[in-house]
Amino acid sequence: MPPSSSTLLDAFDQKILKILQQSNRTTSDQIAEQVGLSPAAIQRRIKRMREQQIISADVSIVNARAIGRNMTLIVQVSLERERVDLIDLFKKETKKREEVQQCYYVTGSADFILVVTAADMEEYEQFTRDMFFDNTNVRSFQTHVVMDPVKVGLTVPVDD
Amino acid sequence: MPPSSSTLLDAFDQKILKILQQSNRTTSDQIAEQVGLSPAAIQRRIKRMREQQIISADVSIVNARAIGRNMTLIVQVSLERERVDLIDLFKKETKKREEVQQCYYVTGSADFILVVTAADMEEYEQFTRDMFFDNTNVRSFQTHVVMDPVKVGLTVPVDD
DNA sequence: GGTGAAAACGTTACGAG
DNA sequence: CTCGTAACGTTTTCACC
Repeated sequence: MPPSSSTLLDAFDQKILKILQQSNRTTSDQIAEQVGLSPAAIQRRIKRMREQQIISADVSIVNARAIGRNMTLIVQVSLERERVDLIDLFKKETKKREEVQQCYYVTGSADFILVVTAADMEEYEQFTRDMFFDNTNVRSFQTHVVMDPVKVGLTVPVDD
Repeated sequence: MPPSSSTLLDAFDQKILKILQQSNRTTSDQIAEQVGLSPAAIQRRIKRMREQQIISADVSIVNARAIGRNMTLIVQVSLERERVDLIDLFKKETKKREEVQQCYYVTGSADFILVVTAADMEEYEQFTRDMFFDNTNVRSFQTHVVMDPVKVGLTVPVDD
């Protein structure tokens, strides 16, 4: 480890984070008991980590079925030309579409990998028409239908 | 609660959910103002939705870099044989590994799609050795290195 | 669903190590 | 500089309308 990369997080912080990643409604009292600090100290640390964007968000996770999104699909997209402006355009479009839960720009055989939710196949097909077929810069795309979301990463997305 | 229960969300619930998906630390006062209900009514609705698992979790999102996970990789895995017991075994292993942020069992050209985080390439290679090379049931895997996590779905993962 | 009081929680000031 | 204690302000919870 480089000498300058100071450890921003001591053992206490790491324990706190691990708890908050599972449930951010855990009270400082409960956390305090588990990590061995006073509730006030816990709160101070959490506040600091939120300000430093170590904790980048605090969110409720909603069951997709409850809001009529029964399907999850994973799509690999290859662009026709890898031009920066076209890549940026594609990124922008994915950000706008509510169906796109996640979008990654990647190296390898594909250019983008998307996690998409839809109420049903018809809705997904409409989405593919809008996003892929009507987009001359999309060379090809390949869909994987999710049968079982074995593990859903509540823990550590990347962000900056 | 039985799985057949078709729960209905009215316009108020939907507005509340949308706010909570962005920040579950929004106070009932603020939500009340935005949706046009009293704070107590907001709280009652939130409580109900948590009990019904419409809200399945409340979590802090932690910046991966802050905890020394600089890389995100997306991996497609194909198994040698699609036997239920071997599939279940693979699911179990992914659940155990902290590197695996997300795991989906899918139809299509691959069997599983994983979102993996690692501190560096070396750590990822160790992971591939443990999970794939040493696993006789893994036929092949293909890695995509994430260059830009364009959009990270804080909103609507699937869950049961 | 609204109101208001009580309880729980987060926040801050202060003294101590 | 960060802890713990304790007072304070805010938010949630709950009985009642």
